[in-house]
Amino acid sequence: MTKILLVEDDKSIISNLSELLMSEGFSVRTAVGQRDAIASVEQDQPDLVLLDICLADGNGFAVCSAIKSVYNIPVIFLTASGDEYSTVTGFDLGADDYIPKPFRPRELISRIKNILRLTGSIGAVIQLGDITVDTIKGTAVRNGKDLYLSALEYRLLLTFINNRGAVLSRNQLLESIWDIAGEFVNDNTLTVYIKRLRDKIETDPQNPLIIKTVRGMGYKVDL
Amino acid sequence: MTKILLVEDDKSIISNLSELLMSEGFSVRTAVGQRDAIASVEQDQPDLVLLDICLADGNGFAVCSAIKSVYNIPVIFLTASGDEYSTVTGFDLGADDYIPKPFRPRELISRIKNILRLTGSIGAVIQLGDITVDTIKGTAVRNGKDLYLSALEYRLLLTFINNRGAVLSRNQLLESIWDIAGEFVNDNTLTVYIKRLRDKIETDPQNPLIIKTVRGMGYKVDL
DNA sequence: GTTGATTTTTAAGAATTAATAATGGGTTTC
DNA sequence: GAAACCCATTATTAATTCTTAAAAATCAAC
Repeated sequence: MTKILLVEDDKSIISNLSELLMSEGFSVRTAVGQRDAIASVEQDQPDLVLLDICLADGNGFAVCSAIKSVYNIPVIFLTASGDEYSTVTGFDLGADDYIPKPFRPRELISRIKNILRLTGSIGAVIQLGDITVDTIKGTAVRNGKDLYLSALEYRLLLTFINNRGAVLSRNQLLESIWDIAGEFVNDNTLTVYIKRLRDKIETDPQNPLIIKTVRGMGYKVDL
Repeated sequence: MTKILLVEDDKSIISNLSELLMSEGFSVRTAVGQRDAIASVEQDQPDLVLLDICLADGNGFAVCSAIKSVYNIPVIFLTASGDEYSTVTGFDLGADDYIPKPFRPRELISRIKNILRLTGSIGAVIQLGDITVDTIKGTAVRNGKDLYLSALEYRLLLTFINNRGAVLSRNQLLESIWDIAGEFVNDNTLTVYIKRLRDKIETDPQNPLIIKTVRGMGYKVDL
């Protein structure tokens, strides 16, 4: 889930904007001051920062500089100071977009998604229980720790994700992953990989919660 | 020199804008209609396209789609249709920015440079661990000392930088660097270059921290 | 409970993939 | 024209993954 940090001191904007962002599937944190903002960046590692210039305890420009000097996180200014000078200053400090208030909701969302696309932060991220699969990074992660799936284990997991909820027969899985036409692999190979995958992604591999066995039919992931 | 294609049918705007862009060191080509625009893209391979929506012979949206479906060239809409619907449509078609007319010159320049930076089309100084890559000078430096990357090593590194975090398959890398259509390079050539690059940029080439191997999938830089 | 079928687990050799070292051809530079 | 450098390739070595087979465990039906 894409995390957005909203740095803003106007409470009504905070609540409106949070709602808008969450309705688009973003997870939102807020910060009202400089200190607050920087602490939140360090702690939460957001995927994008929406930043007002007028903050209670100082200037939003400083926050942008501070973030950009250390992290690679995209920053979008969202502010009432829509004059040309401020805009240019914002970009000079490394901002990725600059949107004047009052903003237009759908445009704001478009611009956020656009910047996420341009900065490559928009990994196709899929949540599976406490496992996070990122199809761009090619990783499966739990609690921030990479599970180091092998190529075939990873493809197997992706097949389950793409058919979430459906029971997949052994043959379907074999065809989908070992798709060399005509060439047959030992049927047990699949079984072995199911085990290996379970050993890596299940909290308790003996009682699998993610990959369930449907006796006589196949396997399914239903989460 | 960065080449900009200006697609616009108002002559006074063309002349003003051309002058502005050239004063900033860009080289400018112009096109007045759809046909014209697409032909120019194919022929000149500009680094960025500034695109009006209202064209003499049709719609600028179509031009954007046409460009984006084939090339990776950044497109900025620059148009009098500043309404929210058009803006969102523009972004949906893959535009990289959308600037309403009348535009403010300095802001326009900032936005152009910003998009060039985001798409990696322009020089920038990028930090990668303790390596500093300067795409203006074309150098990679550690502790003030040039690492003297060869042309191919440097291109390889740039490909990783432009896709930071993503797993790049061997084929993707081969296509991106040895892009002679149809011509194939020995697959192992890539492996050798990975090693050479690592030997130069990694502090401990045996335990690479910058370029990570993802067995069965490819390589990635995630820092 | 016993039986037969299905699934899980284990372990080890085969195969694949990547890393390293070394070679020769071609180009530029002095 | 020699030296230095870069590029592509081959051959060799190292490491991990994949596949298989066989034993153990589980389940369903009688």
